[in-house]
Amino acid sequence: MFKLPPDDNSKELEVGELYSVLKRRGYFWPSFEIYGGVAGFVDLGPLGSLIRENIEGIWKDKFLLEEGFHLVDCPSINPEVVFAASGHLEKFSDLLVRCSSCLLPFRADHLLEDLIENPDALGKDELAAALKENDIRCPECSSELGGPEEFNLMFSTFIGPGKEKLAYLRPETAQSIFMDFNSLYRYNRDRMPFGVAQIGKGFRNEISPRQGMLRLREFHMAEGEFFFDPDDPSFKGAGRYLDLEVGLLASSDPGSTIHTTLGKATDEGIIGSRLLAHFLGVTHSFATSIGIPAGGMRFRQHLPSEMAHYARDCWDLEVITSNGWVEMVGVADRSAYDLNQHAKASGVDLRARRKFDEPIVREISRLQPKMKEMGPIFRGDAKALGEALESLDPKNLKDHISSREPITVTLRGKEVEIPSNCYELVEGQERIHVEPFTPNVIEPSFGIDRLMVSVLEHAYRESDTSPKGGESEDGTYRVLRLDPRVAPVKAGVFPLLNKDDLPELASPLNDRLRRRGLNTYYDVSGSIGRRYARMDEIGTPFCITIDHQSVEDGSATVRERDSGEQVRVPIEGMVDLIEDLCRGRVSFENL
RNA sequence: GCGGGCGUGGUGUAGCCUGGUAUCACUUUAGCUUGCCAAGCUAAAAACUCGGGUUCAAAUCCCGGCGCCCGCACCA
Repeated sequence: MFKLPPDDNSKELEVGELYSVLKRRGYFWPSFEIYGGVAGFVDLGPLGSLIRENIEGIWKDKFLLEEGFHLVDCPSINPEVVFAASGHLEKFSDLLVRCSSCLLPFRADHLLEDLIENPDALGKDELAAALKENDIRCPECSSELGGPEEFNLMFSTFIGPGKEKLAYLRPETAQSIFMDFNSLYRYNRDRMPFGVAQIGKGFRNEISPRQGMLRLREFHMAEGEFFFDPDDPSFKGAGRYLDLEVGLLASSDPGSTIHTTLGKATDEGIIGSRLLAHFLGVTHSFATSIGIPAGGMRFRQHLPSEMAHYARDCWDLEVITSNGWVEMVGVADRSAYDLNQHAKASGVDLRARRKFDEPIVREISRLQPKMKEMGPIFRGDAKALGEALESLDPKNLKDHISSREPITVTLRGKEVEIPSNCYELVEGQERIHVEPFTPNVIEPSFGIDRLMVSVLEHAYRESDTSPKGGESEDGTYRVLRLDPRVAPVKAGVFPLLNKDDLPELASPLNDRLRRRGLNTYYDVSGSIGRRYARMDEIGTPFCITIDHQSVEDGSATVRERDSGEQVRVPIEGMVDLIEDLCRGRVSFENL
């Protein structure tokens, strides 16, 4: 259990209470509930869908508008080759062995860890043999173990009729961006560096998902892939976050949180690069703007043992929740791993070109085979012999060349003499303008559902009374202090009484607000206090009340959620005012 | 997947041992009322996790499935 912020009069959080409110008020609930439900799946209700869109909108503002990333949208179903190349087929799947008597499952490679080197790399049959050789038995009851069975965390399916074309639901959205690298590089007009973003769903067939929204089998993710030249890691906006103070848990000292600025942490080598630090800054800034308090988050560096197969370095943004510190975002240094893997598997060149300001002048000296002479002599071997000749270093053969002696090369274990009329020495200068290289990648990867519940948990307050001292029925007054940009409903619109021409004034105002794109909630039922309470509970930041004075002078009151304070303003400018309040252009206190 | 616990209106519950179709509160809806923070009155809607067995009769007893929670294991 946690309590944030530590100041106000809110009670210690009853998270169970919060989740029942969220379910009741339409944020989210278990999927397939009428059939008993399936763990690891949730439905976002009307309010949950809206808050998710709002959070993703703020994410887009951050990554597309501020950081200049390009947005793409790619399929969730990918053919098998994709994950064979990415390594997910092998690394994302565990070989399990099950005890024949107590039926407990174990990771086969873990059982062999101390006995043989790198058991992780063994195939299914090799593992079975190794288990037998070392006479491994069930660690629990010492009975015999069954043969290893594969368990892959990816959902599989088939493309088209028949069962030939095996496919998987993507466990991350990143792979599409790597496969599309050439098109995206061209789109960016062959310039480096650049970032690409994607928001979509990921799927992981977790063995046993628990903890509700924190480990789902189908989840929303927002990922960015920033491609850069490892020899020139400069980028726009460097320095934007150097002075940002953050909490860091470095893998060298996982026990203690360091509080320092991103700039200092980079200078001291705690964070590996400016670029990595920059994206920690972007991540931090995003999390803050959706309502996670700075005091409730920290960055934790992965230990070498927990690193994903593709990562060279990884920092997680962790947020304190009712489940303790939970990973929300992974900022990983994927090096050139993925592009190299896809290039190798597909045979397609996935490299960028580095342009030199000044062409590089290189002294060259090599043996150039004369194929015209070699062809008639060596026939079918001519090409291979020519290549062998080219690969030789002329420096070691100076004497042969100057005395025009034959040169001996080895082909398929046989020594072959190549006469001097079949080659010539090429010497001189070569001017190089571009050089191909495989870009490196920094990947910030966001778990949207987790962030959503964290935002809700951190926004939740319970107190004994409403802001103005009104008694609630069960002694607990519940408020979601959501940022107006995140809140699914921006304003409640209430006629104080359901008569005396008040609805006739309130309803058109409600229509005008909605036409401006502001999601409102029009409510005439119950006492005014009850209606405020309903809005507070779902996090609506403002309530507009039309009363008798409104009929007389065209004014209405606007109530702010957290303070309960009201101001009276002209109905005429109400739509602009609410819009400005929700976008943070004006603050309620200054009205 | 294993072990343990649990499963009653939207929510929280009573009833289960000792079989006779369900308690209470909140919520919701409609009307009245109500001149700014869950007020009141009247009415209404709404549940026994599923399947099988025992029995005249099952929320209740028995068996099984499913789901949830906790622990173990798993968690790129």
